[in-house]
Amino acid sequence: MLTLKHLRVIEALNDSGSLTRAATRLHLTQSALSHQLVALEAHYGVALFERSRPLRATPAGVRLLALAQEVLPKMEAATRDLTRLAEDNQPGRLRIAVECHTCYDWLMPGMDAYRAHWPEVEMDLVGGFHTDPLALLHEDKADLVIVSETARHKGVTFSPLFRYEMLALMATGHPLASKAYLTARDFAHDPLITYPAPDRLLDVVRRVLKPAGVNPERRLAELTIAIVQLVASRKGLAALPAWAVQPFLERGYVVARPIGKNGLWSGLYTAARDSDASRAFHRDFVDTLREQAFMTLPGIEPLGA
Amino acid sequence: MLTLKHLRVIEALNDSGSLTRAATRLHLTQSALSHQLVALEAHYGVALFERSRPLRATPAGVRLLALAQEVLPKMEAATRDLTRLAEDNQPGRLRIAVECHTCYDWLMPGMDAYRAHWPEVEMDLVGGFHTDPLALLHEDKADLVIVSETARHKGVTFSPLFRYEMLALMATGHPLASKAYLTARDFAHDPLITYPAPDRLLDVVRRVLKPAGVNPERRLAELTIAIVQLVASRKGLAALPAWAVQPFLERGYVVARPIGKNGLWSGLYTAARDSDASRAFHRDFVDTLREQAFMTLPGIEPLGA
DNA sequence: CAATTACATGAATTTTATTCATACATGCTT
DNA sequence: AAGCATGTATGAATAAAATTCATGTAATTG
Repeated sequence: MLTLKHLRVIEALNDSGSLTRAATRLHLTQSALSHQLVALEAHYGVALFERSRPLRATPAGVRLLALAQEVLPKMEAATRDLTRLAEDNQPGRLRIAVECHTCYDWLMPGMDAYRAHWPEVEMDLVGGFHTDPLALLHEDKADLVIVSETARHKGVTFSPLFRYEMLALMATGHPLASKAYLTARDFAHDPLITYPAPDRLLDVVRRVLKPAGVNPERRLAELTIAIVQLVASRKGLAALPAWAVQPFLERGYVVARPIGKNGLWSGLYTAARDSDASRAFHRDFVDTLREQAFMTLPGIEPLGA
Repeated sequence: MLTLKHLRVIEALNDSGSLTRAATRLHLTQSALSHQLVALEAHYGVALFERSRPLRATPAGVRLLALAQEVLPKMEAATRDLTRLAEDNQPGRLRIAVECHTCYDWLMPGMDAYRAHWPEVEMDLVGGFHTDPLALLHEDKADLVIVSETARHKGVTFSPLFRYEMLALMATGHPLASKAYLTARDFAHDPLITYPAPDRLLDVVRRVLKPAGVNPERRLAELTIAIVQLVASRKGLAALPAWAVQPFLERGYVVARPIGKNGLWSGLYTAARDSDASRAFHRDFVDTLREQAFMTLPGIEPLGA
């Protein structure tokens, strides 16, 4: 009666603290999870979670959580071994190209985690920034690129990683801090501090400022910490991923506000040649990246196909 | 895609060496198992068993077997803990009464295995033999009795353990050893050596000799080894469970033959008061007994409800 | 080389899981 | 306190998956 599916549900419930969030994470409806949980609890005659917010595991829930943490990794390791036994053991190679500056924050831990499972796969980072990263796939200069848009493209498979919110950053006590969220024209009067990247890759510019015809003075900085520093010293505004600025917000260095009423959300995807994307070591890399991101980055959300 | 069910199937296949036997052991049809195995192998693109007789695990099969042996005990331990958390922790008691002499052979190891899982359950053997063991349940002198027949009985739950073959034992070189199997009249001319138990409990007498009106001279012995000794010294014939005589046959001390064309098969069951039989520690005792028996006794078969 | 035994397979059936459409509960805002 | 917003529960409908049934096919044995 107790199945692996149940263990995954329990893990997701504990991580996310809510049926609804756990459901989206597992690509199921809230209803499905509710049925499952109720059925499991009824079968053993024991409550697994207190229906509080957030959900809290009972002793029985904790017991199953421990089981899940023991058993699920073993299952995954075994299926990996199985796919390895199945494939013609030609070793894999992953030359990875990255479009966005902040991506290194989570890419490095992801690559480390992956290396533990697939030591035989040779990983490389393709240096520099590129005008057309997808071309790298066709030119066989990269095997996997991380991009912020999915355009159907012959011979290329895209896989969603996650979506995240871009927040507007300003100095503490900045007049705009009194607003609940910023709009395009709020950016008109302060310099905008960005990475040295083409506008095409700067979501605020491309999706908010340019459509509104707002074109503030610009200032460049290479590193996230440098951008935050400049904002804190009242040199201008910036827009950065929520996860990247989280630590600075907690220490009160700067203030962040959503961009637009519903916030400005961006997605990240991997792209790979079809022939590579279907291979197990490739798929597992994407899965590992996604999992690692959800474990370490606060405030990110699942991203549908 | 890989589920616990698959792991159980793979374990059963490896133990039994055949889809058909594994299927009966799992209370499924051969067809169901074939579908499962084929689907699993197709999904990972790898063979798990060579279709030889007996079935032999491939490297991939061995890998999953290792997984099963790691994971399944953990699952069982967790469900036990769950039922313990569920029940009002009144400690259980198991006073066990046994009808058949040879039962101690497998009962003791079974009790040992059970003690490891349920240390808090107090186990006792109710000594001596009893004319009506079921009465012990009503008189509250025993909590579980092991019997060879199931009669519906108000307030008593029977659970099947296994079935086994009774073999006729004779000295090496005995004239009857030339027959493929023995019939009732073959017993007429030699003394019959039995345990000191009422005829009702001696399956050969009750189900073969008495119906045929055959009534040989009798001789008694307390211990299995003593019975075998007497048979070997040409003092008479005996009928004992196949599993009990297996070691003596292997060493050539005596010879065994089936009784009747299809053999003489007996079943064993547990009986307990309904109120007890539904409790987790009780059900788990019966499961442990059954499992232990199948692990240690050669030639026994599953027994339907 | 039958006869037997065991595995595979397609279609039908049963069982189980999931969704859909709501109802119900809880907390927050005005 | 009424009205939203958010989150969980539930019954019925639907979809998906597992199992059986009824065979066919392959391997094994006397």
